[in-house]
Amino acid sequence: MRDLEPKTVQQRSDARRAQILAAATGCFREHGFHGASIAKISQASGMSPGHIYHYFENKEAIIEAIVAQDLERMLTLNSELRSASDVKGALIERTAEGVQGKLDPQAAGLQLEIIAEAARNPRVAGIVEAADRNCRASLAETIRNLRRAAGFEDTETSIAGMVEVLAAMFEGLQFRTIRNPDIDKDVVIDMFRRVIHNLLSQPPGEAAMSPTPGPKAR
Amino acid sequence: MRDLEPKTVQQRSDARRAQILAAATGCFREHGFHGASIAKISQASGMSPGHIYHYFENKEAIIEAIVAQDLERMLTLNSELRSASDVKGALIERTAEGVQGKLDPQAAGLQLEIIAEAARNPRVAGIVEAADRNCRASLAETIRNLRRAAGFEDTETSIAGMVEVLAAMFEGLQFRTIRNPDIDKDVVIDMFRRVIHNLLSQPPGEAAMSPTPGPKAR
DNA sequence: CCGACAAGATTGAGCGATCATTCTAGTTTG
DNA sequence: CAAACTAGAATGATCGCTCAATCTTGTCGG
Repeated sequence: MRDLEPKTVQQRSDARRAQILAAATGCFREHGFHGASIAKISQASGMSPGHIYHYFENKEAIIEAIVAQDLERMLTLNSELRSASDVKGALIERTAEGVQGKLDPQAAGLQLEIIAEAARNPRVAGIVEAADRNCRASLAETIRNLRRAAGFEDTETSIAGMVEVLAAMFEGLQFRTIRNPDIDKDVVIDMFRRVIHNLLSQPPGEAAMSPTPGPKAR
Repeated sequence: MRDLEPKTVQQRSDARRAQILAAATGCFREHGFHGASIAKISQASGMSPGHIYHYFENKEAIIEAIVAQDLERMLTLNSELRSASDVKGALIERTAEGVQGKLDPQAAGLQLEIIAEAARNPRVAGIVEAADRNCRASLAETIRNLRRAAGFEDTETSIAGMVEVLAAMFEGLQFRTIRNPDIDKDVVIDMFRRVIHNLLSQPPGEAAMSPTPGPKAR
């Protein structure tokens, strides 16, 4: 059928969807994906349970939409960093807000929920892995340029390793903020800056340091 | 062949409890804390649903027992490290198995589940936080001795920062192994060794590097 | 050595609540 | 007035959990 008032209808529908997603995000944060019921979500979004099924096929579709929405937000943040003029400066400077963001217990709770769900739900895992591939590629490109500008010649493997370490550090903070709510943000930011600086200024390594003198790992 | 039958009532009861916990661990890994039903757990443990309530007051008690069991295992691993003669060597050497362990998707899945539950369940949060305080204290003591032996004088704040960074790195790997199942373990181990070495050999810093005044990368 | 018996151990049907989802009937809108 | 929209009751499944009944085990009077 034709769109006689495409703007209005589309906008209304989009607004409803967003309304549901916002309410669902809160419920999922509070009770987890499986602990949050459609009844609770409908109550939080101020509409009837049946109505939610007008906009989402089922509960899993809501979960997937939230996961996709959250990861897309991450991707845009990522591309912002890439477009900075002084990339290394931006990286160091952004460390503070990156750490702050990951240490927010609310955000961390939802992230934990998403990754835990990805660990057992193949569809969610697919979404998460695709977004992560994208992020890794972007960060790898950033680091590659940075290192080349500093006169280093790295293998792709080595750059991938740096990407993983950086990612692990920041994502690990979301673990930390749950395990230790009294964490001292400032000293963590300071330590992160040093570690990141050292990591990115490190000469490309052969075998690096091996614990016991011997052949390096495969 | 037949198992040796436990003699005392206590042993039989303990065996039953362990049996339930083992089955529940598998179910929780597969479906999450809220997705795994008592019916599934009873089926996996080969006993009736009603019987489970002979050994655990309710479902949450099972969750708490698993959390406590898992964290206690971590604490013993931790104390093992402390008792090594060459602590720094042990730290670097143990990096490999530490990374390997955190990259196991099965173990990571359960960890994620536990922390996600801790983010919304105060009782579980209490268990997790207590265990983490213990771990942090142990690791801080190790690092303090290490740095003192190397002639550095650090503040307690600074040492706490190092502990948090180390913890975040390793725990972050449990995120990474879900987000990127094809992660290259060897290069990550190598990068971890360098980062840890640098972190522990770093001179104690005042303001370290500030973001805005532009010191060039040397 | 035996058979009665107390004391757990164990079962599984069943309870009310709640789950995700569907249906119907009423309202709004163009 | 027809079509889109909406609310909330209805549905059947499943949830955590209870409990009366049954089975196992070990003890002890005879």
